[in-house]
Amino acid sequence: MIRNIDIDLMRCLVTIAEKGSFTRAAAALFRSQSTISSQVRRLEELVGHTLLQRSPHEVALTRAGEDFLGYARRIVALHDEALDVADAQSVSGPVRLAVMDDYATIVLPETLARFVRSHPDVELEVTTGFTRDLLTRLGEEFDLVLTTQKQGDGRGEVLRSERTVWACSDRHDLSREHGLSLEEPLKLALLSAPNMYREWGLAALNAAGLSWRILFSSSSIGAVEAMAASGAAVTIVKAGTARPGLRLLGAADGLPALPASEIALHMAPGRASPAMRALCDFLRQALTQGGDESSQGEA
Amino acid sequence: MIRNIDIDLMRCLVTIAEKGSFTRAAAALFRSQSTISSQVRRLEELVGHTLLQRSPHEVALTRAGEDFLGYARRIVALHDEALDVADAQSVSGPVRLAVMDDYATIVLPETLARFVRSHPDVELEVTTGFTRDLLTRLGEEFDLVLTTQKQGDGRGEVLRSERTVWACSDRHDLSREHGLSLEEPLKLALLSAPNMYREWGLAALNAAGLSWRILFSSSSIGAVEAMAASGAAVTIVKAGTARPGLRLLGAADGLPALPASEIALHMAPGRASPAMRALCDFLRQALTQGGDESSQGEA
DNA sequence: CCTGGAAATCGAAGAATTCAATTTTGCCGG
DNA sequence: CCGGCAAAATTGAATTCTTCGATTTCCAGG
Repeated sequence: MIRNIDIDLMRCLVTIAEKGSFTRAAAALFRSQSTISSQVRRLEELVGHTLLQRSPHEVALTRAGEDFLGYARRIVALHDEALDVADAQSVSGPVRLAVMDDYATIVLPETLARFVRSHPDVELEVTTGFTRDLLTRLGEEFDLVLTTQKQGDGRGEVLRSERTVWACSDRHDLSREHGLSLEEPLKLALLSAPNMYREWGLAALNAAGLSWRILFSSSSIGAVEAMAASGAAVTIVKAGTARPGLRLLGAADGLPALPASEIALHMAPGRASPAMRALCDFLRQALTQGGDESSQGEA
Repeated sequence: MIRNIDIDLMRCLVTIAEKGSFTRAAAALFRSQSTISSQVRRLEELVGHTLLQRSPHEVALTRAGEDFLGYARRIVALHDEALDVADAQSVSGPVRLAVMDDYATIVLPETLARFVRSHPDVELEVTTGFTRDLLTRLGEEFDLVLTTQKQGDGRGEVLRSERTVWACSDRHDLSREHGLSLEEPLKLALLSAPNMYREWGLAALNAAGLSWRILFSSSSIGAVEAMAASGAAVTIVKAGTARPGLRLLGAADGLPALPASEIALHMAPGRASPAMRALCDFLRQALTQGGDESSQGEA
């Protein structure tokens, strides 16, 4: 006859292996200890092997237990993923998201594509703009706003820290071509004012007593980065969003340090729709694990 | 709360998708139709979507059903594999297998390695030899014998058909170097007499009126094939076991056709031990699907 | 308008699961 | 050598789930 080993028995084994004890697994699964005990016995009967070597002090997996646990983990993970996918399909309605330029064009496209694929009934509208504009329209035009702000700003939910760094073309020599010789001013390509990074950069240069000259100014991040990548000027980028062709500059390159940035998610006050919550979860997961650069070394 | 969707519900969906009807799925799963119906209802409640579009004439998957079915299939497959692995671990005891030379050295090593890995408590003893010796010792020295025999022999359980073909080095030109010019005799490398392929080959050449000369004779398949691969002579191989370096010759090359071979499994009469049965199943699966050459064209 | 095949529904019987309480187990400190 | 203790096993009863046969509903085709 066909044996069907229920998911809860597998999950039971997986949880015991994680927690290292029947009692703690019971707590984690909101079951009594006796239930866990009998589930293990049932599982072992069905599998036909002792899976766990019990003693009052520790629970150890047997050989067969190791093997079966591998399958159980994969099965439980697939099961949970299947339910996530099913749940995602039932979320519907509009969400209006506003994102600052660089994330909208560099980091998020793929993530947002995955989101709309897995949430077929959500109508997602994305607007691109600058942090200071976007936040004022939160709650009216936008349900969710993703911004860059100075580390420690306090507003919104911080999803990720990013180092803010100077960058130039990876094919050119900084000191020779942009003159870090104190003789010639540093040539810069920056976003048009008013812009936070522009202000940080100029302030830092002034504080360090370096001379500079703005060679290129644009409201398009793409244009600014392309200019820097061409080797004509130095710019400022988030470490995590730098495109190929740009070399990130560290302290060794002689440029002043810049304040750290953080990526924050701002929700419209009031009741969040399921679609909003789903998008929040999605962004949180994508950005939180993605690449927190705050604790890493130079590139 | 954690939803655990039992394997039997998933298997139910998988079976319905296969059979295309609740009633047929019920029969396949040894359940009543009402049970299937309520399982589907429960599954749909847990998943939160209608999965099947029912009508008295056909059952169709919804979008959500398609998606979930993909997971269900994978989960059920993993589940069944896990049980297979667990079952394999409990098979124990000795098995004595005898295999003809070429399969023992070319086809089976990997298969047998997988077998012992998945059946850690089986003691497998493999003997290599020639078909005619091995069969006489079946039941005494051997529990299982794998042989090559002429197609249609009738003994044993046929696992696979193999074309029997002439072969020479893939870097040499047959007609020039081994003289298929009717002037010079065909140079041969064959297994030592008595050997079935040797007899087939010489008989076929004689029948075709071709002259031949045995250049090399050995009881080692490896030595014979190496000799052929070196370009010094032509030999006879099973199409499925030819090593790289050998070119299989077809009718176009001017050599006479050889009888087809079949690979057959012979079991010692009497009660088969679980270990024997496990090995039989394993060989059957490995060889049956492997590469039946009987219906394919020239190589 | 009936009919047939297929799914849904219903109610009852039975099986399986859960839990709290209790017992057993093996180790540790005194 | 002997409690004590923490953890797993067992027990038994209550509850919940599952299954099944019987019956009903549904729809397409004759």
